[in-house]
Amino acid sequence: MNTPIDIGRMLSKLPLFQQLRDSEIFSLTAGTREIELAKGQMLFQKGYLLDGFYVAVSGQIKLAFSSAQGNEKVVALIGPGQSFGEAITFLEKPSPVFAQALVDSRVLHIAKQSIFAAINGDSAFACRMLAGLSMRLHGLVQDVEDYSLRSSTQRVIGFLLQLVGAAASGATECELPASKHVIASRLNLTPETLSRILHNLAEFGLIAVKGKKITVLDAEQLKRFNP
Amino acid sequence: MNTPIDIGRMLSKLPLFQQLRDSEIFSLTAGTREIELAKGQMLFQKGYLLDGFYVAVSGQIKLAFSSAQGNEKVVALIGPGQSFGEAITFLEKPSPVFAQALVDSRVLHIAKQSIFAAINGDSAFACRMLAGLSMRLHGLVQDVEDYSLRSSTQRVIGFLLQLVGAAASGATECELPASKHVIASRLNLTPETLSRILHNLAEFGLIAVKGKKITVLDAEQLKRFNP
DNA sequence: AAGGAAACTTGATGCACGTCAAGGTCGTGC
DNA sequence: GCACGACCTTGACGTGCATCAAGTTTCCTT
Repeated sequence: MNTPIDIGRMLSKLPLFQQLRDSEIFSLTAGTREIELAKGQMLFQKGYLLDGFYVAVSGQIKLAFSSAQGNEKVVALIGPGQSFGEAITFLEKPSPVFAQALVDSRVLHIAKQSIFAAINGDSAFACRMLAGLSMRLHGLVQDVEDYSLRSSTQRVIGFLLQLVGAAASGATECELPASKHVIASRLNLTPETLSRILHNLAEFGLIAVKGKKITVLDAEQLKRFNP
Repeated sequence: MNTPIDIGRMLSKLPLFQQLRDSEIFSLTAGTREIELAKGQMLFQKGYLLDGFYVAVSGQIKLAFSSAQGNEKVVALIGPGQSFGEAITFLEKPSPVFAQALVDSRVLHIAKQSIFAAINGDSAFACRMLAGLSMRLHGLVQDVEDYSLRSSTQRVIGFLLQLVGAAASGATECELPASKHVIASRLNLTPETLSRILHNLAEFGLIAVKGKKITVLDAEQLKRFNP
């Protein structure tokens, strides 16, 4: 069984809470509960109202929406240490996305009122929340830019480069953080198209694909690659 | 010439600042300056660092980015009372978009330090900033959803319905808030396509177009219209 | 190890939307 | 009033990516 002490320790490791005093962490702990999710399990549906936000501890969560025709679009992939749901918590509006565990996962739920208390007690915490939301916004604007004025190949390349980090121009191996189906959706394309693009890039000698392992052979050239 | 008193009055009318005390408004005023923009004038370029954010007082500002190939994409249209640039102010990152006046406009620039002071003095203000950013995020998620799983016709319909508001099913006239070129870009399509779609909807008897004036003849049927 | 279901690949085909090019319409200045 | 330019419309055409339909591989189950 997990004790409140565990939760306190986990909270204090999160970027968002790292600089809080022990007493503040303690009061946050009171409003926090741990949730275990099995692979494929829904955390919340589209349209739900949240009374607090979440932080992933382990596993992987996908945020997505699905259209009337049943096809779904992945908006974000959440890994350990990342939070989600802040915006709708503050807005008190129904969530535009649903959250589902891609693998067995553990998340923390932090009650809205605990957050408000922390904001009241510590304006630096408020600033950190603001910075967190700003980063999220920044990322979404980036997504919109990608979707609207880059080709599918360019989006895949951007994704790969981000995956290997700002590494040097040598060969770098990395592993896809999820199934190709999920990655494709995140990049706003079909699995078929992603498959073809990867095949293509491999043909040009820019990358090597072996299952989920992808080796970027020449980052510089990949950056410059223009279909 | 505009005196500080004018600025104070304008600030206190903005949603973001409405509940601040007079003394707080006064200290914000000190960090605020007014900027006049001629039609077509740039407020800031893509890549700029902002030392504060903006609030439109009159006129209309477009936020957009442009690709290497020169075509540009409108992310948001800012009208009087709306603020923009908060996120990059908090993040201290280069702006992913540029801001340009579509008509002669006046905006206020509120210095970062004044905002931080206000957050420190009033946690309710911090919450309002958080809510503001959350709303922005919500809107962007909505945009991403529209772009990725709705057809161009559906996007235009959504735009028109939003324009006439949640009005009853009768005929409602409204005016496009900008040139069709700008609207098209905001909806992520070319002017040609927008033109064709409007023509199409008119042919089906759902709307009537006369220059910038558009009359939604049957909102209910328009909602249900499926190409 | 064998079987089966996911996940992935590959090819053939289609269509929504962009692109290019040629008018048309409106407003604005001389 | 006329002429010029900005904005918009209309048509013909091209294409990037989705869709549909088989395979093939991977991996999980028993």
